[in-house]
Amino acid sequence: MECKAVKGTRDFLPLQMQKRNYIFNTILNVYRQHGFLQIETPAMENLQTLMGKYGDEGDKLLFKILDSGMFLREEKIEEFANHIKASEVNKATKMIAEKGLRYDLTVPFARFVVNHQNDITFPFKRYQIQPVWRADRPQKGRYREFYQCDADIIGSDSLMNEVELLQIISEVFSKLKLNVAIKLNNRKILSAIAECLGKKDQITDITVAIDKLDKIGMENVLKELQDKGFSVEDCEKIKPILLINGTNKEKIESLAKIISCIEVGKKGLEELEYVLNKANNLGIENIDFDITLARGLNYYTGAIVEVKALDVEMGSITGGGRYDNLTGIFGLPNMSGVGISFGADRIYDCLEEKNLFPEDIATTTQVLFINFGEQEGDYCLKLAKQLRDNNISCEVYPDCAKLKKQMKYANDRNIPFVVLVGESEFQTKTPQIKNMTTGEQINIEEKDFAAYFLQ
RNA sequence: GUACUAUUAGUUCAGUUGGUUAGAACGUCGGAUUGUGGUUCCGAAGGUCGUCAGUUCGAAUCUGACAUGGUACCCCA
Repeated sequence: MECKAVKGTRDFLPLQMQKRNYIFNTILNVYRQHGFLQIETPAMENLQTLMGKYGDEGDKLLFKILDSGMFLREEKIEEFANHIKASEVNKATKMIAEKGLRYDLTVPFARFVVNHQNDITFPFKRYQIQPVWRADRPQKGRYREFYQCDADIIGSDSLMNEVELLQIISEVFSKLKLNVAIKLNNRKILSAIAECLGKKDQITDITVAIDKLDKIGMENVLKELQDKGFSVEDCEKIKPILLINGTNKEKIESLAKIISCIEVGKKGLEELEYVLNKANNLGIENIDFDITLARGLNYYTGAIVEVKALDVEMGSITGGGRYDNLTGIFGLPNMSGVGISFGADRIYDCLEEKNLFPEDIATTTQVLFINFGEQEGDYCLKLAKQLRDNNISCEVYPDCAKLKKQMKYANDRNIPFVVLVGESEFQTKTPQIKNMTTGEQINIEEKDFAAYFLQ
């Protein structure tokens, strides 16, 4: 029988879970320190909720859930077949699937806010750590099931929120000891550039193309724009914008000369400058204004941010931005929000590559009691309770197995201390403690037992 | 959707122009050592060589199709 995990999904061994929880705990502790509240939403949403929020390509990457029961009535079979023949996959799937697995946590959150608007207090700061699913071809740093760790502030258009999220990003990666570059841009600036060219409605084409500047170079970006119907003159106008470099301040000044004549451009630059200044005042230095940062999600309207690990071949490990009207689609207009999302699985891969997990990550149980028989075992159970009452995790080996086997168990489990209570220790009530790292062994009075582990 | 690459023991891999009974390391289990793990020594178990078809006296090895994994493009972020 074929039995393995679905393509692009993975099992996690206990050691991997320790490492994953280290990441999750680091992130959620920072979130909590900033006053964010946890929520969860279901793995599946109505397709109606998900479709059309991530662009055409995004719709293709949605996992759809086949309706239960007799999902295709006889009289509908021909209609269904016709859609298939015409390659109208969307129309065909609509007939047999009404649910899908969530693609990210932001869109379900928007639905959540609309549904529960009377139960939450705005500005609402929520965090959410849950898996999402994308029917992508897996490759390095790309999975079909992966965890996002989102934090959003909705119901406030203050730029202080952007600053706080940058602070969170900075705190998390400093705690994880991962060197990163934070890239910042603003959708309003990109809109202004499009408007400058008189191509307001082609902003997506522009952003998709210039986003690739790093990867494919200036020549190919311009070529791609021309393929999309931009003229040589348009390209000549874009070129100097893409060539702008220097410090953040210099870049803002250079760009201001070109786009501040456009209202939205001026606004975008002001926002960007404000956020950069406030972040710098908080000691966050590693933020770069990156004109080519676009991010594909269509719902962003203001700040956009992306984080990449330095010296690791890996796509973005954190992303986010401001969306002014995401809840509007679900019937609650004028609700601005801004959020970020840490990609836990990619962060895991970076930490693994850089060897940045703490050394004691494999240690879970602190103390193992060796089992020498029934009466010694009973005595160990009492000692174990004493340790647990002192918040020390420990376990008693369940069988009176060979000592070698029990010791090996402690060793394999990375348990730092072993307690041996054989016949003589039992008689004298002086448990023997062995330090598995140094090999040292000492006998200790029962009354001093728990205290030994508390130093 | 396109391309490249791989698939042999639990894992990582070797396997000569196609030629007898397919090997190693690590891991597992047992023993040396019935109160001491991690080191050492000895031993054992473990494989339908991804599947199907073809070429051949003979296929892990050559050919084809399919399946699965990985990588890159597209795309996503």
